[in-house]
Amino acid sequence: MSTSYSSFLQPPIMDYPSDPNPNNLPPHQNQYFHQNILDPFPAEFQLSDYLMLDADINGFADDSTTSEQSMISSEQVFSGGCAGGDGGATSRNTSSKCKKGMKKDKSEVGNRVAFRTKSDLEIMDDGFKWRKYGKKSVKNSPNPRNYYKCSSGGCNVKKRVERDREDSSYVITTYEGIHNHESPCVVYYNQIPADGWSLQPSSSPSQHSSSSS
DNA sequence: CGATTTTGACCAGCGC
DNA sequence: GCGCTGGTCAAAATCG
Repeated sequence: MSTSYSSFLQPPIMDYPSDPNPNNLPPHQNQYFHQNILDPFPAEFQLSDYLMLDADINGFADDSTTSEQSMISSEQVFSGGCAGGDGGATSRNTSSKCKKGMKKDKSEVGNRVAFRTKSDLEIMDDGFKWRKYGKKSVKNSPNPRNYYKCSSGGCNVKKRVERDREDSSYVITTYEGIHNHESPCVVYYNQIPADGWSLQPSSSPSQHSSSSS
């Protein structure tokens, strides 16, 4: 299950401007997210590699990229057409041509961003709510790959999470697509009362993890 | 009871 | 053409 609002993500979000995410990018693609979120990550959550796979947002990738970009950077950027057309993603009888669609439509360019993160937790809370829809063992990797979709209605952003085959202490998270809605965290930010937000420390780091199962 | 996860099956793309 | 592989579906199980 996905609890979306990890306590350790909340404080920096309060520093967001009024429109911190004009393009509805995933938080990891959002410069404000980067500027404000990275530092507060707890020790167990060490962002080590940031892999930009979309030319549109290379700008701020430079200062946050550290190394090893080559690891996934050769991946094709695709999705969009089929993923978007999939819509509800539950209608198997519609558009059968696209239902398994991500491998197709490579001509459609979408956003794809991958991260390599040192973390004990496979799920890092990025402010969006995700619903797991698949799990698959992949070749050349002892660790299964998990597939998630944004659980917001009409939003077709997907993410894949898998442990690094080389070093299982690292988690590789790949985002595909652009959210067509604001992050719930941003919504919260906009609703913050003028006198501030009374933050409470996280009682347990494991709380924000939804699916370490 | 609704939402989410699990899990096996299905399907399409790709390489040989 | 065939088999392998990765991505997705959807029913059942589980959880809150």
